[in-house]
This record gives sequence, C-alpha cells and structure tokens, in this order.
Amino acid sequence: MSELISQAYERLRSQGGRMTNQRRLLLSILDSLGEHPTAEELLLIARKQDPDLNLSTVYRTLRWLEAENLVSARLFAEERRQERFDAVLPSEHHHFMCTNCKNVIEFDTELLVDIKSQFQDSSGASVSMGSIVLYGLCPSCRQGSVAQELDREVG
Amino acid sequence: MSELISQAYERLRSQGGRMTNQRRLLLSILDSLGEHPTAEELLLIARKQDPDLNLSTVYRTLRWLEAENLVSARLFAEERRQERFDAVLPSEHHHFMCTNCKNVIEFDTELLVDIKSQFQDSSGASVSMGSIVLYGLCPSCRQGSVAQELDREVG
DNA sequence: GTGTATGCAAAGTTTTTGCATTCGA
DNA sequence: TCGAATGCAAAAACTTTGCATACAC
Repeated sequence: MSELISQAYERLRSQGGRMTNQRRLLLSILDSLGEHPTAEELLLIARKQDPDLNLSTVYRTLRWLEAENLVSARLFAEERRQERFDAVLPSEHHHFMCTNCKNVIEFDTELLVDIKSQFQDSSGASVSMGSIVLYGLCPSCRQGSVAQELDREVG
Repeated sequence: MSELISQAYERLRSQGGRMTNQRRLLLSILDSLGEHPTAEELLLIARKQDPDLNLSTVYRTLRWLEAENLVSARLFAEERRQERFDAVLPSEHHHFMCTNCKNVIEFDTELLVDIKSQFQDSSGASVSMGSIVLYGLCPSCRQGSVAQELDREVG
C-alpha cells in the first residue's frame, strides 16, 4: 500500500477518525494520479466510481489531508483562483506550467537550498520551505507556438 | 515621474485610453506603496482620497495594468484565494512570507537563472519567467516564536 | 449505540460583467 | 462630442458551513 494511504490510515486511527469509501476512493486517485487535479477535476474522476460523491466531501477530504501534511494545495498565478492539490512527496518538488496548454511539469532541484540559505543569511529569517513556479512553453507547444498563441488570443 | 506612471500614460496614449482621476490615484498608491496590497486593501487606502471609488474600478485598473505587464498578480498559497498586486520592477523579484505574521519580504537572487536553465535543458521547455516563494519565520517572529505559534493555533 | 463523515443546500468570499451614466480628450 | 471608464448591482467562480442522515467502529 502506498505511503499516502497507509499514512492516512495511521492518522485516522490515532485521532479516532474513520476510513470511509469516499476517502478511500479519493486517496487512491490522488495516489495514482500523475497530475495536479483541482477539487472539481478530482470529483469528476471519482464520480466514475461513485456517482453520488459530493464536492464538499472532496474539499473536506483535501483540507483534512492538507492539515495532516499529506497533500499540499497550490495556486498557480495564471489560473486566478482555483487550487490544485498534490500528494506531498518525500522530496520538495517544484512546478513548471505551460502558458499555452496549462500543463504542469514537476521538477526537482538541489539549487533551492542555496537560495534559501542566501536569503536566510541576508535577512535573518528562518526558512522552512519554499516553492518555485516556472512559466513558459512546454516542448510540444514550442513547435507551432505562433499558431497556438494566436488561437489563444482570439479564443 | 515614476516609471510605472509614465509607462501607464504612454500605454494609454498609444491605445486611445484615458487617464482618469481614479487611475491616477491608484497608480500613485501602487507606485509609492512598499507592500503587496490586495484589491480590497488598495481600495481602502484609495478611499481616503476618493471615498466614492469602487472595487470594480480597482480590479479593472489592476487587470489592465497586469495585461500591460506593469503590475503582476501573485497568489501566496497560504492565503487561499486573495491575490496581491505588485508594481513590476525592472528586475525579477521574489517573496518570503512569514507564516506567523504574514508579512512579506521581497528578495532578489541570481541563482534562479541556473534553475531555469537546468530545467530547460532537462525538459526541452522554454522558460520565460519564474517565481520563488519562501515560507518561514521572519526575524522578529523568530524570537518568542513559541508563544506566538500557540496564539495562532488557538486563535 | 455513538459520534464521525456525508450529502445537500445555503452562505461566504473573491472576482467579473452588464448597463446606464459620467467624464476626458 | 463621443467613446472610454466608472459606479452600481447582479452574477460568476470557487470554497466553506449548518444540519439532518448514514455509516464506520
């Protein structure tokens, strides 16, 4: 069983919570999904298996997981308000978002620690975490980017 | 006259737009403010000089400035939905947010270019911009952080 | 059985939009 | 003058909450 799911069971047990079908379903989707779904997207996927699942259950589950630090919510500035949810991976990871097709690519870097310590040294703050978001064109949108850019502008 | 304001005049002239009192006021606040106001905060400040100013005018002005690349909108994940607006500085700048007092500190770094090129090389994407957000405790919250953390949890 | 989690509907929060009016060039 | 910008109110988009019911333990 995956780390996410076994951790969730553990937390539930230790705080007297319950493992419901809804939570099991959402956890398994979050765990296997190689994407960063919004709450709505998650609902749509989950409803293929449980058509009665409710959006507020999705939000409540995500917020609980977030509070437990098993999932993190991210806002990409390009999408005004909608949050995207990530299963928290063992290593800090960062994101690239294609400004054309909106696809997200995760990446890792060891260089952030340098930025952190640079900032800590100069400011006197203590940094506990950090995240990077990069924007640009993904490989497939680089080709034919002119046509696609036009499409998007005219839309 | 500041870069922001003169640029705004320039853009208006070239696209047949008009410099209204409302825009002038908002521009001068954005220009002088050493903070990252939300639309609502900007409205409150502006209303000291023009009590009739409307929130939708603030949003429309900010969105126009954003489209002109004179202001950038940022979402800090810690605050769920509210955007903060920045006058765009000549150099890319990044943010640290104190998880305790929510204050924001800007910083610069030359190290992001390395992360960009690292990612470009490995992914084949072309990166046009990027932003870093760091979280932690600011210098003043580091002292007495225990008491303050408790305060926040109990809230 | 008991209390946690759910579904539903209503409310909350932030941002956008339609329309009549005002105002800058 | 006349079209761009504003104020207002209503809608839209996203998220949270209250409450009665269902269900995990």
